[in-house]
Amino acid sequence: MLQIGFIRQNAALVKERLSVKHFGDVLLVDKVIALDEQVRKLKVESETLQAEMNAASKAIGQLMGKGEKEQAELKKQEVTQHKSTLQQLSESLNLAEKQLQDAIILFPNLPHVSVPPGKTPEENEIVREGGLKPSLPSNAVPHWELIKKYDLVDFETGAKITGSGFPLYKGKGAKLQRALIQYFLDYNTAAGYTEYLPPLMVNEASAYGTGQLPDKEGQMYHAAADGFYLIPTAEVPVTNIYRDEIVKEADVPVKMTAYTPCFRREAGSFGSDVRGLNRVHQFDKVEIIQLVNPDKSYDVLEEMVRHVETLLNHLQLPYRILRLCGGDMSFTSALTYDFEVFSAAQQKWLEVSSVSNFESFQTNRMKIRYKNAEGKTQLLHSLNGSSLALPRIVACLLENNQTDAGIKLPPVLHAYYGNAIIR
RNA sequence: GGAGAGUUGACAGAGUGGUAUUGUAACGGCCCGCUAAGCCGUCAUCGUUGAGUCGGUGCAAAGGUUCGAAUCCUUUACUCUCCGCCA
Repeated sequence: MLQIGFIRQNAALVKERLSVKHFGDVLLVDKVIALDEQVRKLKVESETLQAEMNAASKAIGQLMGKGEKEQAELKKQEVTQHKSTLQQLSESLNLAEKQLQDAIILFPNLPHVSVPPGKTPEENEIVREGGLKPSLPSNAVPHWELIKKYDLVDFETGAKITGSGFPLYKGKGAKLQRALIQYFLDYNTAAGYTEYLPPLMVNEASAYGTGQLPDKEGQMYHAAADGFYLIPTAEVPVTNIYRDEIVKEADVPVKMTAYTPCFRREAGSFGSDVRGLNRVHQFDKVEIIQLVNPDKSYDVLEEMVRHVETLLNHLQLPYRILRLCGGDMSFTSALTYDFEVFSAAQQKWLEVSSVSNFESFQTNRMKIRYKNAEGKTQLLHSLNGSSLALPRIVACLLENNQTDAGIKLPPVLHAYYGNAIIR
């Protein structure tokens, strides 16, 4: 959520930045400023009246104490009269505040100055590429065939148990998942992230805090009887650990990592995008999250990008890093880097990580603050990134490393998987 | 699922109808050869003012009673203890 004080003082800038994100309703800025003015005006009126009433009430107490009952009765009547005026005033105030709140919530986060102005995924900026694209033998096949060949995942039975998009990992496939999760967590904790294993369902306040509500409601599975949402990413429960907290400055930066399954309805997806492991409703992901001093958040973003990049290098996968354009960024982000790995058999780039700086957009909703050097409470900045999402990593590992003898795993995974090759 | 106790500022912890006491930590200042101690101020949040001005709100949340509610009443959430059920 944008901060009203900032909007008030930087109306022109806010409009200009919103246009980079292709936010249609620029006039909403003016509307919000007008509503804010109205709210503050009504506040002054109602507070002045309340001050009078408080003073009168206090006087009543004193008069009663002195035994001057008649005087006290007069004062009582005075207060009673004010009361109905106040009632009306506070009704208009509440209405105006609600309208203001409802309007502010519609604003996406403002994009950082380095965000390219484009609208579609094609206009994302390629920052750099790394790793080597393999030259596959002529009989190379996509991962969904390799999965069958080595009996790693049973999509049909997963569909029987639940529905399509709920993979049933099996035997070597299940062990590979566990190996990757363990490796990613070890790699993250070695870099100073504290490991968490959070609840997989969250309440409404948490979903609102990270911005899934109200913007992405349709993307989450909802357990209506209890009002809980299945998490679409570990970002939601983990960032909310610090909701409504004032963090000690000594504890900043807060660095957290968590493995969780992620649940996404992915309504509207179809075609080759959803083949095999390309897009599923339940998948495993290891996430990194940081809460940092506002002055440092862009340095930390670069640090997190390098962290993920190193991981991909260790996995020996060809990758590229994209800086997302305004139109392709998420509602809550100020700057996002996407990581894609090259799936050699599909000849396709697949997104495996998204690293974002949310600045104070999430922390303002969650009231995650710290006391700065002057002893003043201030919002922290929040960042997160996948490190890493498993299914597409698995797809690429299988496809890019296929040989007649089996799937050759990168050395970092040998000990975790317990073998150098999947046969 | 049942019963009881509880929820007060960053933390600790008083306050049973008259407008949130005190301590600790933190921050700023004074003092000081240095350190410690001590002293003064700030220390939930919002509005307002030329201003360190003035005021509002705030005691888990929402509603109610009252001139006045942390305090009384109702509902809800959460925590703890015991019982029940259970991996």
